[in-house]
Parts: sequence; C-alpha cells; structure tokens
Amino acid sequence: MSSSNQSVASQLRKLIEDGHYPQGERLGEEAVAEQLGISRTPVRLAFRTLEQEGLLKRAGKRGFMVREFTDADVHCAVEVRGVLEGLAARRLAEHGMSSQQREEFDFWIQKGREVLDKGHLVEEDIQRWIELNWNFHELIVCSAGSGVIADAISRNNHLPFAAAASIVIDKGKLSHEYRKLQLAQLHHELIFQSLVNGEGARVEMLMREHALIGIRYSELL
Amino acid sequence: MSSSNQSVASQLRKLIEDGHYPQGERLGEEAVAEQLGISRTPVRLAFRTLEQEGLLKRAGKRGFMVREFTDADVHCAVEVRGVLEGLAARRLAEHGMSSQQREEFDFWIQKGREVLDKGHLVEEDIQRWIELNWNFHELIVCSAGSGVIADAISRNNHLPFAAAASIVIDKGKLSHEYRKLQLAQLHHELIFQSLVNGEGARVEMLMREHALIGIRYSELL
DNA sequence: GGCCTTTACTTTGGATCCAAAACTAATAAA
DNA sequence: TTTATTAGTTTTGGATCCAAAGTAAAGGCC
Repeated sequence: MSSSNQSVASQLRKLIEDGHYPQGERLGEEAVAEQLGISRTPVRLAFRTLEQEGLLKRAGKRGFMVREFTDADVHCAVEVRGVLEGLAARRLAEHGMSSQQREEFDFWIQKGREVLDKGHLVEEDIQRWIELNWNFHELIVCSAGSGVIADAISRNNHLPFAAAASIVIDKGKLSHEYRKLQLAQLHHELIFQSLVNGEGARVEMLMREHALIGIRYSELL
Repeated sequence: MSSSNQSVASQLRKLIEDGHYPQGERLGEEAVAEQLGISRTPVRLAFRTLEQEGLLKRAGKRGFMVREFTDADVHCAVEVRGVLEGLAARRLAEHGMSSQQREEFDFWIQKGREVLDKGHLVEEDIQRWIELNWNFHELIVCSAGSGVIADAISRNNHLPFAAAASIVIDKGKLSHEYRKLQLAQLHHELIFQSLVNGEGARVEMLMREHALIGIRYSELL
C-alpha cells in the first residue's frame, strides 16, 4: 500500500483472479486508469509487473491482454510450483532446521489437525484450512535460506494460484474437500518428519506430490 | 528493439551483467536516463521489469539498487534453473518428440561434436560452444509445450546466467574448460538418448545434473 | 561539545502533454 | 462489387511538470 503502483498491481491481480476481466480481454491503459480513478502512469508500471508475472501478455503495440489458460497450462503451472517448492524443501532438509523453525512447523501442523479433528467441514473451515496450508508452504519456502528460491517461487506463484483457485474451491463438494484435506494434512506430517530426519530426496518428492494434490484429486471427480 | 522500453531493459541488463554497475550500487532514475540519453519514463518501466527478474532490488523509497549475489545465491539460482529445465525435459520425454524436434537435437549435438573433435580449444571455440549449449537448452525448453514452463524459465534465467557467466568463462583455464565441455557434451548425448527412449525420470535427473556442471566443476579447481 | 530541530535539496511517484504508430472507416477506382 | 488508398481516430510510448517524501546539512539549544 505504501507505494501506489504496488497497490495498483495488487488490485489488478485481484480483478483478474476474480474473473472480473475475462481471459483474452484486451486491457487499455486509459480505461483501467479511469476505472481505478488514477492516471495512466502507475497503470503502465503495474502492467509491466503483471506481464512479468505471466498474468498479462503483450499484444504487439496494441497494449496488453489478459492471458488465457488452458487446463494443461494450469497443470503445468502447478508442476512448476511443485518442483520449486520441492527444491526448497530439499535444501531445508539438507541444511537442517533451527529449533525455532521446528516449533513453527509443529505449530501449523497442530492447527491443521485441530481443523480436521472436528470430523466434518463447513465452508468456513475450508477457508481456514487453505490459510493454514498456505502458511505451511510459505514456511518451507522462507526457511530454505537464500532468497533466490523464495524470489523464484513468488515470481511464479501468482499464476498457478490464480488459475487453480477456482478448481480447489468447489463449494458443492465439501465431503470431497474433506478427504482431500486429510490427504494434504498427512502430507504435511510426512514432510515434517522427513525434514527432521534430514531426508532430502524424500522430502523433495513429497513436496512435489503435495503441490499436485489439488489437481490430482480434481481429476478423480 | 521495437518498443524502446524493452530495449532499455536489455541495455541495463547488459550493463549489470558486464559489471558496469557494481553490485549494491544504487541506481538513480535521473542518472541512468541521462547516461542512456532518454527521459526517466522508459527507465522507470525498465526498472520494474528488472526488479521482477531479480537483478534489481527496491531500496525503500530511495529507488533501486543492483542486487548483491553471494556464491550461495549463484549456486541456488543454478539449481532453480536445473529443476525447471529438468521438469521441461521430463515432460518432453513423456509427451514424445516430433521427428522434426529429433532432427534439431541431432543437429546441435553434431555441432557440439565438431567443436570438441578438434582435440583442443581456443577462446573462440569456447564462445562457440557456449552458443551451442545455449541452443540445446533453448530447444529443450521450447519443445516442452505449454508456454508456462518456458515463461517460468525465462523469468528465472537472467539471474543465474548473469551471475554464473563470470565463473564459467575463466580465460586462464582452457584445458579445464575442455574437460568440462567434454563432460557437458556427454550429458547432451545421454539426455538425447533418454529423450528418444521416453525415460522421463532419467532425463529429468540428467538435466538437473547438467545445469550444475559449471558450478560443480568450478568447485573442483 | 553533543544532540535535537529545522530547513533546503535531492529523488521518487503521479499527472499531463506531445509525438508516433496502428487500427478503422470511408471514398474512389477498377 | 471489390479492393486499395487515404484520412481520421484511437492508443501506446516518451518527455516534462508538479507534489510529496526522505535525506542531509546547518544552526540552535541543552
């Protein structure tokens, strides 16, 4: 919020993720600027940022358009996220965790158990669990040291998350969601165990699997 | 070159990669604009692009500074590149190659052999081989379908390539370079074989190994 | 003599203005 | 009727202007 052009990028990201701008839609600087009640300059800056994130695509000199995703693209984006997080997890396992990091992992895993232990899920619980899951991923990435990986992931993160969000939250299928979250929670615990034991290869594989859960499961339905 | 702000980003990238702007140096919009003989606007746009690429880093409201890399960062960046290219290669192996792609791989591998078959290297040959190597990587990435991976790699590519370039080209060590290139060529041929055989897991591992050759080898010296 | 405050300068962020390129539409010719 | 050329409109890219925030330096106060 501090510098407005970051804020503009966030707003546009949200508008795109919420489907307010349909895929393939051409975005004019003037139109967007007017909608947001600002001038063209910060919009132009935000367009460059969103282009790098893969949400917008250049259309020659006709400006930018919202990128179109096929199902294959979504799957692919999740795989990219998976290998990057897998790499982060492996490095974390190889370099060892601090006791503080260990406690943090324990904390989030415990929170996840609390949500699932109720034996059923309502929409609110799912939202809560998605937050927990997100924190777990964040923790893996941030703990892996060397900001290079964290940067790489954050650069590639908006795209799969935006694209996959609509798949994951399927409000008609709460019981399916419950089983999926059970699976994810199991993964969290396995990953944590392997991290503690320093099993680099295993934790990398688990983390890659973990990133794919949402997609794999939705394929089964 | 078409739109100038892309061109500005390229110029700045090159200046940073060539070490013209030392790491940690603060870049003022006004100063850079004057150096390039243009106004601040395209520089501001280029700064956002380079920030997303990880070459520049925000310094609060004091503008941007050239990012500083430790040896660990470089190693990490190469690993990121490795897992992404590994993913691309695996997908290519799983989806199978067209006969045209097969011919292209054959072509570049043959070119590599021709350089190495001379039994020694001069500086010019190294430059040539680096180009060939680059083409091989490009081919893997572009052949893997779904532009999502190609985008992810290209977003993460400037950083490791910039950081590692100074390590790879060590002009005093031509004989070492020769052995390194022999190793890389061997990898190319193994990768190609595994691609033809559709051995997804193996080609992924080889590709990851391959990305690390430069770093691994320089550790031995 | 050191520290706090105030003021002036530097620099980024946002808005507006101008030029250039591209798309559109209309008119004229084949 | 169709096509090509040209004029007009729309839109992006670049330059300049203004405001706001931050820094640094100088001067006053404890």
